[in-house]
Amino acid sequence: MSILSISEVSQQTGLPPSTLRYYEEVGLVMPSGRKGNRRLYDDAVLQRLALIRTGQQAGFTLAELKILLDNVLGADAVDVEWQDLILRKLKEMDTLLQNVKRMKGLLEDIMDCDDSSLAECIVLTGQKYQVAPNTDR
Amino acid sequence: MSILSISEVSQQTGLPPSTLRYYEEVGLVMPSGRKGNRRLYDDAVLQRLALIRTGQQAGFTLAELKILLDNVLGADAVDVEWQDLILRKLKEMDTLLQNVKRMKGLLEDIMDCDDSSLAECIVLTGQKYQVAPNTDR
DNA sequence: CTAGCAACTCAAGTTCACTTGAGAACAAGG
DNA sequence: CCTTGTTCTCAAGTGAACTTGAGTTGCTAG
Repeated sequence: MSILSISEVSQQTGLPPSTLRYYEEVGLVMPSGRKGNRRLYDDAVLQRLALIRTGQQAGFTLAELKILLDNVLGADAVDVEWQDLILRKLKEMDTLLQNVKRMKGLLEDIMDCDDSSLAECIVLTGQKYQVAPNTDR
Repeated sequence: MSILSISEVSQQTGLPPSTLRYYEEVGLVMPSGRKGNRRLYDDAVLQRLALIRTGQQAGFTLAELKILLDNVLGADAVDVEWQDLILRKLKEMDTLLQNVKRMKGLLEDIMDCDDSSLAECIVLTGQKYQVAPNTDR
């Protein structure tokens, strides 16, 4: 378990120091201590930051990730928002999964269009995706 | 092929009129005409808006969707950004798919935690997701 | 000790995707 | 014609997630 400066964390995660300070400001990621006024991070922070990135890309807000992480990794006070959040997010992940697959399919179909007859192919491909509108939300 | 007022489109899509006007402003969705100064939409706009919603949730920006739609559905000038965009987005869809699956798995594991031993279970579940940090991006 | 460089704080600015509000302009029914 | 309701424009505001910049502090090497 080694200890890292802000620039080391920055290097290993690809996140700029400003982002790390910002995450601290919103309570997502805390340095394990300070030397003078400089932040020192426990290397466990790397895992936490990895999960944050994954979650964020999957459509979690930073506020949601904070709740998640405070409960899963902190495991002190399991609060009430907790259950609701998990269930809501599970549903979201399912529709997101479907939508991502849909878009991936669309892109793949487009890629399969023959360069010679691109115009027509694209028109056809486009029509294939004229799905009914989502009424939810 | 019927013609719709802005409030009808709003009702059928769940998008507020302000959003429809905004989409027009950024060139994403145009009314097919006007009666006086009031927008009239061809009902094909519903499909277009459905695709926009799907794409947006899949992580496309409105600017990207504009390029996509201008080329796929418009099919006049297939521009250069086009190929790059498609390829880049295909990759993004793949990593997004993985990340969404990861988060879904995490949430499911958490749901499976027995209420009695919630604390320990959560700790274990948390540990399971201590994956190596993403170095890309 | 002192120069230099990394890190710090705090306020303000940025981008994306919209929303809100004020005031004007129709369109249709009575 | 008048009222009511919808829609219009245009400018400004919002929230999320950061970034930028100015000015300050403080390890560390020579």
